[in-house]
Amino acid sequence: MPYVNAYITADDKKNIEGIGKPSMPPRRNSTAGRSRLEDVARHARVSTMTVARVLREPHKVAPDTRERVSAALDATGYTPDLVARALVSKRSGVVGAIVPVLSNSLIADVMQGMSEGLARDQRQLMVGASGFSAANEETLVRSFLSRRVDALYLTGTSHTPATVQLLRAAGIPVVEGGNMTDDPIDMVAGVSNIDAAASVVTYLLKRYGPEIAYAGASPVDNDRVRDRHLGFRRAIRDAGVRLPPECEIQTEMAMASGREVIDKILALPKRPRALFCSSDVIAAGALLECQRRGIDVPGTLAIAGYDDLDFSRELVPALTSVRIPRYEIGMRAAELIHQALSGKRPKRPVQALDFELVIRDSA
Amino acid sequence: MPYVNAYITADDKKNIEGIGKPSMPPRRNSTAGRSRLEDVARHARVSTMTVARVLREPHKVAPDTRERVSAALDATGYTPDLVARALVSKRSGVVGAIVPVLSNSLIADVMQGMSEGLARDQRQLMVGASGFSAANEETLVRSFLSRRVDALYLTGTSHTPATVQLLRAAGIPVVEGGNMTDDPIDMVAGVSNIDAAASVVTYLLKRYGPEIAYAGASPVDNDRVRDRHLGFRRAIRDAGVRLPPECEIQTEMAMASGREVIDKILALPKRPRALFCSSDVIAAGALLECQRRGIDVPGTLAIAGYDDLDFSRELVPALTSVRIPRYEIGMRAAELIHQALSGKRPKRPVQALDFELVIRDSA
DNA sequence: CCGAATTGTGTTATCGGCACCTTCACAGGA
DNA sequence: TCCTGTGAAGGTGCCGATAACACAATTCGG
Repeated sequence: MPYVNAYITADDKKNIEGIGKPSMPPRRNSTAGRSRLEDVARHARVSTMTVARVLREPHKVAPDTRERVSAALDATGYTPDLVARALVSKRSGVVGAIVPVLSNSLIADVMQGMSEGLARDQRQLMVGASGFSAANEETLVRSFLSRRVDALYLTGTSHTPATVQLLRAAGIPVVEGGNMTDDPIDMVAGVSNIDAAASVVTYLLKRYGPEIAYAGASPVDNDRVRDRHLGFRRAIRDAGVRLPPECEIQTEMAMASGREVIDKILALPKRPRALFCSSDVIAAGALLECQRRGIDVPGTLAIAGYDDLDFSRELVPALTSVRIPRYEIGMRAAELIHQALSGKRPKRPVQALDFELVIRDSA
Repeated sequence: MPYVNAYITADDKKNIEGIGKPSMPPRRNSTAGRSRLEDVARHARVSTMTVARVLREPHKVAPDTRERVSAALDATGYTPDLVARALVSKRSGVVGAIVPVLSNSLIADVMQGMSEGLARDQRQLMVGASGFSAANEETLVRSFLSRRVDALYLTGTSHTPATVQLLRAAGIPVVEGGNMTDDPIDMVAGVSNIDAAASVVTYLLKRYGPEIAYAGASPVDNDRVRDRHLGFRRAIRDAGVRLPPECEIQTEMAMASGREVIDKILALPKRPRALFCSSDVIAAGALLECQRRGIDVPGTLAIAGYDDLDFSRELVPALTSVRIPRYEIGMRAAELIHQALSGKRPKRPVQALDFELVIRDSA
């Protein structure tokens, strides 16, 4: 043994510390066949550090050693333990995303984009569903922070004060997605729901006149829907139109709401010429209900939605809507996170993506 | 100092080991404001163990001490480090789910169910998108195993041999979801796509006769679609019908495929009376294309889909389909995982859920 | 041909919790 | 008075990996 260490060796220490202690069981081996760095090291007759280097910075290891270690890695079927790595390196490689529900086409597309964006840098996506509750969101934020996610994605821009405080204190990159705000927690990727909604409504007003109605889901803890409603109102106001409150219908975010919406519209004293819905889901429901009742769209009632879902262009008549770059929002969020974690604070941490008014046959 | 330890103390050890070593910097403090158990302990003037006890078994701590520790916990804003906990306890509390894509209504619903099911036991869901590639799936399995997930959910029942071997060796609970198989890796929650498809097709044959066609997405690395196709063929065979291969159309899984499908059907020498599609998405596309072309459904062509998506019942005519308990598949998967992780191997690790033939106006 | 720089590898101390064990104070029985 | 049991709190080592450093061997400049 040519190498002699001047310091006290591990064995010596064991003896010193082991005074009066019962001896350790030699090996626990609870996890079936899962080999550790040390097993590989023993197999290749090197230290654990050398194995770790082969895995993460192979150029720093001599070719023949590297060879031997690689063989040992194969032989033992080693799987690196990213939990341990995360503990010491303070980087988990996991990004959390908190969404209202996963079973929503818009959100699912955003998650798909994010998942792909994160995968490029070997990061994984952990998701939590808050069920449109800001309180649940807060709980999830706590949980994710405990899990030491490297960054967080939040849906929307309105959160409890405690959530905001937690995130500020945590000091990790945070992306709020799907909407715009002047005062982000950290970064934003989304479109202005107010502007987008206003643009449809302005179009409707110009083409069909001031007799217009709104149907939308509940805005509670949902700033996207709230802002679409605000956009509707802004466009109305800007056009100098005054509307009675019954022209603003609150309903469920479901296709089946179409019936209810059309019922209410037919019951209005002044029959609207046009209808703007906070989502294509509701708009499609209304359109199909009109079809069932033989109401001509857009002849009798023009209908426009929001979000340009897959089926919107296929409906007869095809639905007028606003295209939101759903997938891209997720991708941008991943990119912002990547930049932030790479040390470079993104130059433009507020990414306002473009929406597109898609005029089809229904309005 | 009343307390004297018979063993060599930490300080002594430092001195022994520290011979010739430069002294440590007193504190690193890289992570902003994140307090550790030790910080809380110092604040409350107790040991870390006492703090840990207050967190996990408070009854073992004297009330006044507990009080003091609680105050310290609040004051320091302590967040438990689940990464460290995972390392020592060998339980990460994370379950991985590998899906083809997130932006698919069926899958999104399953994930929603799973997410809710897991949340009940404080577990988190980590998702990965394989993009309908078994090779990517294998990569994701490796990655998730490295992250030490407690259990895994896989979409479908066909995987690479290496994937199966990895999972068997890992010894963690695995749920394959969304389809049925006789030979699961570990557990299954789903419906038999073969039986479900066969049931629709048998119905179509009975009602509309033997002139029938099939339109489906690519079955490559997608056993659900493959099995729906097999179900179609089984029903045909069982009815003693022989069909030319042109009656089986492969297309994209998108509404826009409707045009192509209808084109091909109209070009067939013997015009089919009924069409079965591997998904409501394709069926709806076909139905709407018929509407655009003025083809009567079901008068001229009856159309049935698979999976009973939200919009299917709203279409005019409403789409005949098979209802799959999407949300429940996810929930069941979570339950199976919960049972397996609680020590009790589930009695029925193969959960064959019921499908339901939903007959509406389109067929 | 010697000291300095470079390269390759080894050693140690954590990372933040928790399991396991020990110590201490004190109460109550012998 | 001594012993022992019990409840409350503290000490130690380790989970598996890595950063930081330490040292041996080799290369290289002058």
